[in-house]
Amino acid sequence: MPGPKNPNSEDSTPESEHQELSGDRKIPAAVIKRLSLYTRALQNLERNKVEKVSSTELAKELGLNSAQVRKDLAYFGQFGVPGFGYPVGELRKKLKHILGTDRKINVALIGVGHLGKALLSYGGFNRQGFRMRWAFDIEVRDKTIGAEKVPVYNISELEQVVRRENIELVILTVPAEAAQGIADRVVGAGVSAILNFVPKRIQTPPHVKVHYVDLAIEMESLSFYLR
Amino acid sequence: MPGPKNPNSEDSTPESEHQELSGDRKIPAAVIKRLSLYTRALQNLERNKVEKVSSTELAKELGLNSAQVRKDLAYFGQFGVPGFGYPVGELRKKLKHILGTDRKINVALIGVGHLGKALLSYGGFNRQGFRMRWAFDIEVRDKTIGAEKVPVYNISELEQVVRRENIELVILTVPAEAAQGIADRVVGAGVSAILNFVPKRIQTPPHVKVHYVDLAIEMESLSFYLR
DNA sequence: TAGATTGTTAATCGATTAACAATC
DNA sequence: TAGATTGTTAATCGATTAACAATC
Repeated sequence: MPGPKNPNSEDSTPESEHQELSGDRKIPAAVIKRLSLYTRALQNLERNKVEKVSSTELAKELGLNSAQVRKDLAYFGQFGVPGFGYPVGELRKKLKHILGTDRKINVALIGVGHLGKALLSYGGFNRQGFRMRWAFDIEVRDKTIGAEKVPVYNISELEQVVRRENIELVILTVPAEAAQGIADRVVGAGVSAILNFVPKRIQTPPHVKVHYVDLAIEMESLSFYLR
Repeated sequence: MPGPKNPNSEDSTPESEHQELSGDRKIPAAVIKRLSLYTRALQNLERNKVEKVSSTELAKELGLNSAQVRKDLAYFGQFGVPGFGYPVGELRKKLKHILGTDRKINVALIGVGHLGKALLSYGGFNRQGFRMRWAFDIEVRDKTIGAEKVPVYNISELEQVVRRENIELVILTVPAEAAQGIADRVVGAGVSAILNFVPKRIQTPPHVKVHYVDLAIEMESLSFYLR
């Protein structure tokens, strides 16, 4: 969606260390997302004791093209064996390292409204390498949220807690009017990845990566295809 | 992501009536999503009593290119006035009609696990033209969910209720193993739009449109950009 | 009329796919 | 060796952007 002129950081060229793994080519955001899909598929295969997989098999499972699978992986190195395919466990490990999900990442959620509460009690974010253990709001109605008992802090403590707890990723579920202000504050406190559920574009410096999840848009655009 | 060979319906060429609005060109799914973005921006402008807007203004607000805005709209007709721009209220109405969100659409959620419950109690899906009033699960633990008191039906009643209540869109939050089976059943009962939160591709006939929301992938791929 | 902005065509850019020599 | 599959280049496809004549 964004182009070179896009002031927003979504899909912009990130200068992260991982970019350097295999030269200094720009790695498209779509490639990174698929890397994450490959990792999941590999985990499933591993669970089923499958030890090798070809690009064709992987592609079929995920509804992709096998050349695309090979090309995506080739951004980061040579992982396969001609004539055989890819070693499942080994590739999974390497991809997890490339994605940086072979360590725990501290996550905070900001905006404990309906959606925020829902995502907190969902709990799904605590699996697979993420620690969502901090929530913030302008008003603390409940001291903790969900079965995981995530503590809710007053937004005034934002910078302090983010720095102290080494929070690296923030989930934004604040009202649209507040989004930019909060984004500025978390970025100021050192956060460089934001998952934004707010239906509003936010401006961030180039080193910050923002992903948008827009549930309303997903629904509305589906409606177009009804009958 | 999908290409012509992709057996999955995501982004495939839909044969909906709306496609014919302005000839029989294939309308890219990305265009439909942006249409939905334009509609929202127009609603905001209307609320602020703004009566006209140019493609440049709209583009800037949404982080897009103005030519893209004009081209997207041109798929569906001529809505603008050279030298002036687009009439906000009028364009909003027309886009809502094109998207099919100028009527109420009945929505059911299937799979009342953690995520399903969270989305039900979120309630956000009940605004903007959708009526999410039915939930299904293999086991009915709670009779209703959330402040909206959405009733939970046993999955055995799926086809019957879908037909009786004219449910057109389904939100899938079932376990991965169940996804394909449930998809087959709702499609069999006449549903042609699925919002799939399950981390698993599903196969559907060409007239069915599936959108994927993959929260784990969004998080994992963000992790790549951390420092 | 002069100024602004549309609708649309042509140019550019980037991503996907096909093809195949190299390799196990 | 024969068969299979990789890594990679070249071809294709599609989407984005620039440019501008037409229009208000």
